[in-house]
Amino acid sequence: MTRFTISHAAKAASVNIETIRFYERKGLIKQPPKPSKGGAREYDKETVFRIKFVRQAQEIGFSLREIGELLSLRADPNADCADVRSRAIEKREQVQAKYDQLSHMRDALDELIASCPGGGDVNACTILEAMERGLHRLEINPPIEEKPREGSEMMKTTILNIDGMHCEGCAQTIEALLGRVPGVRKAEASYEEHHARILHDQKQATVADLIVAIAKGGFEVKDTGR
Amino acid sequence: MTRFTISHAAKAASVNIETIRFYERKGLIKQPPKPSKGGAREYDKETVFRIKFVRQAQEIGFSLREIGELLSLRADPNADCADVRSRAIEKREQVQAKYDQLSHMRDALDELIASCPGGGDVNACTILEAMERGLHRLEINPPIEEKPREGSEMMKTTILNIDGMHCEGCAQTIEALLGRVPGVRKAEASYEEHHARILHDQKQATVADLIVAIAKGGFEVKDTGR
DNA sequence: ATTGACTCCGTACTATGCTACAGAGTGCAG
DNA sequence: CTGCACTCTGTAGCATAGTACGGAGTCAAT
Repeated sequence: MTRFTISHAAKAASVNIETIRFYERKGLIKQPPKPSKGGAREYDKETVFRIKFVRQAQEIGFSLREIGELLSLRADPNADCADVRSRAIEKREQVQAKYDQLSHMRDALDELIASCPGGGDVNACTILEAMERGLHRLEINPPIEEKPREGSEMMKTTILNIDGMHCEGCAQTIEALLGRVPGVRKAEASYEEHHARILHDQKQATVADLIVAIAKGGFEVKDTGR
Repeated sequence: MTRFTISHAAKAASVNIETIRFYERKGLIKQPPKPSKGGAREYDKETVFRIKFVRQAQEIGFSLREIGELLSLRADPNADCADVRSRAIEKREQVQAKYDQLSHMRDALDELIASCPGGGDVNACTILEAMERGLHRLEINPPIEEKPREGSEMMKTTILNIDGMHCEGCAQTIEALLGRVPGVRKAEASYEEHHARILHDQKQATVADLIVAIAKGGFEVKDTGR
C-alpha cells in the first residue's frame, strides 16, 4: 500500500497542506497516528481518495457538513441498516434535485448558444429567458400528469409482498418511505411476514406510486398480496 | 406587470430582505429606481425570477461571481457574438462536468442503498468504495476508446464549409473552438467565405472531432469543401 | 396626531472554508 | 555538526455569502 507524507498527499489530491489539516480538524478525514518508529505521519491512498471526494462533492454544491454525512454512510451489517438506508435515500434525492437543475440549466445554455444572434429555436437572448421558456415548455407538456387533487377520497388498504428486507430496521425504512408518499394515511411493514399493509387514497397514491417508493429504497415488490 | 415591495419580493423568492439588498450591492440584480411619486421601490417579477435563479445556481455549486457571469450572457445582435458564445460554451462545459460528477455520485448512492446489508451488486459498504468501483468499471469499459497518442504524425489540411456565422466574431469563436481540439495545429475561419481551414494531425484529431467541436458552438458544417 | 408596519441606508457581526505564519522539532545529506 | 527541507501545533487572517441592527423616514389606518 502506497504511503505518502502530508506534502505528497496534498500534491496527489491537488490541495494545500493546510487544507488537509483543516479537514482533519473538521473530522472529514482521520489524522493518521504518528508511526512508532518516529518521524512524519503516513497518509495512505484511501485518504487521498477521500480528500478528492470532498473536493468533487464541493464542486457540485455540497457543504462540508453534508459531505461528512455522505462519508459517514456505511452499509455494513453492523450499522443500523434502516438509518443508513434512509439517509442514503435522502442524499440520493438531493443529488437528483441538483441533477434536474443542472440539466435544465444546460438546456438553457444550449438554447442561448444556438440563439447568437438569431439562429436559435425561440431566440432567447438571456439565460433567464431560456430558463423561463424551459419552464414554460414543462408547463405545456408536463412530463407526468398531475394527480387529481380534488374530488372524493377513495381509501383502500393494499398489501404488498416485498423482497429484500434483512432486519426489522428495513421494515421501518419501508414504513418511512411509504409515509412520505402523498395520499398514504397509514403504512405498516413487517420483517417476519415480508410484506407491507398500506391504507391510502387511490386517487392520490396509486399502487404504482407505492411500488415506486419502495423500489427507491432498493427493495423489490414481489406481488400485491393475494 | 406585477409589482412587489421589497418584502413581497423577498417572500416570493424565499429569501431574506437583506439578501436582496446584498445582491443589489453585488450587482447581481439592479436596484429599481424610487418611483417619482415617492414611496417604496417597486420590484417586478423578472427580478424575483432573477433572485430565484441565483439561489438555484448556488444550489448546484456556482459562486456569486460565476452566477454574475451566467446572468451577463446576452445573445442579442448588439453584443459581441463571439465573446458571448465562447463564454456560454465555457459555462456549458462547467455544467456538463458537474452533471457527470452528480451522475456518478447518484450511481454510487444507488449501489450503497442496494448493498444494505448484503443485497448489492458488488456489495460496496461506503460511498467511497461505490465511487471507486464506478471509476474502475469506467476503466474496464471506457465509454470512448483512447485516441492513439503515440506513432507518427499525419498532418493534413481540411476545409469545412460552415453555416451559421453571422459576424467576424463568430469566425473567431470557431477558431477558438477548433484550437482547443487536441491535435489541431492551426485553424483559420473566414466569415466572408463561410468556411474554416484546419491543419491537424489525423491520428489525434479526426474530421469528425472537428465537426463535433464546431457543432458545440451551435454552428453547422455543411460539407468538407471539395 | 399617533401608532404600527413598513422602507432605506450604513455599518457591524457571523459562519464557512480555507490559507498563512510563527516557533519548535526531526531526519538526512554533505 | 550544520544546514535544509520538511513536519507539527497553534493561532491568526482572509474571502465569500449572508444576517442583524440602529436610526431615520414614509405611509395608512385608527
